[in-house]
Amino acid sequence: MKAKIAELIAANVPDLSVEDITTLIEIPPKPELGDFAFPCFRLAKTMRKAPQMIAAEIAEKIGSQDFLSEIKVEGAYLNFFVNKDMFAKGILTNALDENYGSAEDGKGKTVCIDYSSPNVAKNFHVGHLRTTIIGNSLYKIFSKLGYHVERINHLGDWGTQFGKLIVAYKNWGNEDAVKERGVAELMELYVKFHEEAEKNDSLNDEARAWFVKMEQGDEEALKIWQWFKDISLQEYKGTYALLGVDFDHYTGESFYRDMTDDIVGKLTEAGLLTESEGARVVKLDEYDMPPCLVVKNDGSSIYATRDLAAVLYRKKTFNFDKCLYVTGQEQKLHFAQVFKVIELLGYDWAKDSLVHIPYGLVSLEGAKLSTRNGNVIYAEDILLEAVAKIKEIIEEKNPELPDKDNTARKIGVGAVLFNDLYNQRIKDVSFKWEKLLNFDGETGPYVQYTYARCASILRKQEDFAAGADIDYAALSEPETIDLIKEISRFPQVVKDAAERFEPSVVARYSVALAQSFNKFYNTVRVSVEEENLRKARLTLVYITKKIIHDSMDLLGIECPEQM
RNA sequence: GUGUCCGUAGCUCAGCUGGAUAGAGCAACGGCCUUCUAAGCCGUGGGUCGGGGGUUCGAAUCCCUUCGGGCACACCA
Repeated sequence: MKAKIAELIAANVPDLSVEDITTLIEIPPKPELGDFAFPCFRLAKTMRKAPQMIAAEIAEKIGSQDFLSEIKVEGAYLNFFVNKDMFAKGILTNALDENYGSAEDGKGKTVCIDYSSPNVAKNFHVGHLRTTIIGNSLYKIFSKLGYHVERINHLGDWGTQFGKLIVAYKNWGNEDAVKERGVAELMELYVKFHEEAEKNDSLNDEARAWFVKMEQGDEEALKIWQWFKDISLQEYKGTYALLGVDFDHYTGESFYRDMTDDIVGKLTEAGLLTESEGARVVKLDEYDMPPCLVVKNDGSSIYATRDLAAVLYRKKTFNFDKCLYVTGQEQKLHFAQVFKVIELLGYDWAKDSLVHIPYGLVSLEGAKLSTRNGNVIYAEDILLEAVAKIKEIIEEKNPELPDKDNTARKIGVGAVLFNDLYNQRIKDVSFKWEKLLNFDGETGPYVQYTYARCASILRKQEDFAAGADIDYAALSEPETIDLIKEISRFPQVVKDAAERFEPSVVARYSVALAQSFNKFYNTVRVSVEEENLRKARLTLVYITKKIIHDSMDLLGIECPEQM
């Protein structure tokens, strides 16, 4: 429909191509303004005429068209009213397609997404939740657009922190406590280390020495390290299962430990390394960045070394078109440095295929999250708390609901995910129980509730089969047209979300769609006597349900059929 | 100090590749369940888009400046 209008305008406007016009045409914000609008501002510039004049002229030239019921000039806009049946038919037949919203954009292309990546031996807290959820959603979005996605969990399982942990374990730990309490015990040992190291700085040297041993393949050190890692991973996998998140590769930092020599060799060969205070760095003054440290003064590697190695490994193994890094914004400089170094090694693809996807800091009731002073909330606790609260609400509102536990899980977990994905990634988040446990308005449960409503209507119409001949002309109320407009936006929404690496675009859309549907639901009755009308409205409900499902799925959220 | 991000209704935020009267939700108040799920819908109040300049026919949106806040700035990740 949009294309048809674009052609029509292009035929009467010599200065713009059909493609140009297609991008300019928009769906007006309010139903009374028309079904499609063409703003004449850009033309005004090239033609040096008032936009209102141009709009009037085009309207005059176009005249009457069978598929347009009216062309209206409003200010500098040309508003098109499409024949209602054609409008509905055009959009809804598209939307009935199984693959509505999918695209070929990414066909034959591979995207690597590096997300979640918790630090082994540390608890999985609210902060880690963000990268996990955002990364998972990006995976879904890119997959929908036809990309092949490699999901990589770049575990923080290598580095000096393990030296610290080994020292702490040897001094104050015991096997049984670790076995029994898992990560919580490791965490306490880590905290204990920092307390003691403040009094006795030599502990830090000891820790660094242990890490050097690890890098040199010391058996005892590696045995303890592997044990700690196994314990942590087991715990993380429980949280992932609850979240419905999965990975193709658990290749943490340790995976690249044998590749760091190679990267150092390459850098040396390229003449990029400079000696500085006993360490070796790549100077980046030219690019207004501080130097990137690659080899520490004790000869061991650092996270940048392993990230550099990982980039080359991934390029070689997956031949990605894009490699995304979902981490906190505080690591912005680090990734800028790493990407620049790769570029300086002569890999031109680094420039537009390596992308850091930062997100804002999570704080707790205004204070910074800190494992050291106990100002943390663990991811699993949040999820379970939300599920428990939902369970209460179900008992109160719908005690007869079948499969309550499973439904409560979908809604509770969904509420947490949705809450995290609803705002732009980059915004800092102040975690508040009160807000998280409110399920009215712009929330996951609201969208899910709308889905359940759709499901309920369809359940009561057993004879209905989507896709049959529909009398689209029957769909005419403003609320109905509004809903159809909202449905038509979905494919573009998915593309925008991918282009901006921004799941919130999809989350916002799902709420807008649900709002449109609820308005429709409250003004228009679906199960009416008249066959044609009922079928047409049921089709609309069917499509709405499907798109709500698909958009929630892009966020990694399940929709229960009843709630 | 340097860099970077953020600042829109009481609160949380959309809108930011310049365009129609700046929109939602929460909170407050008032309505709507003998017909498809009230976790819903409708209505009311609430705004110098942090301040000041500039570019433009047109600025919340772009540029400069200033204020407030977050984060980063090499041997942690």
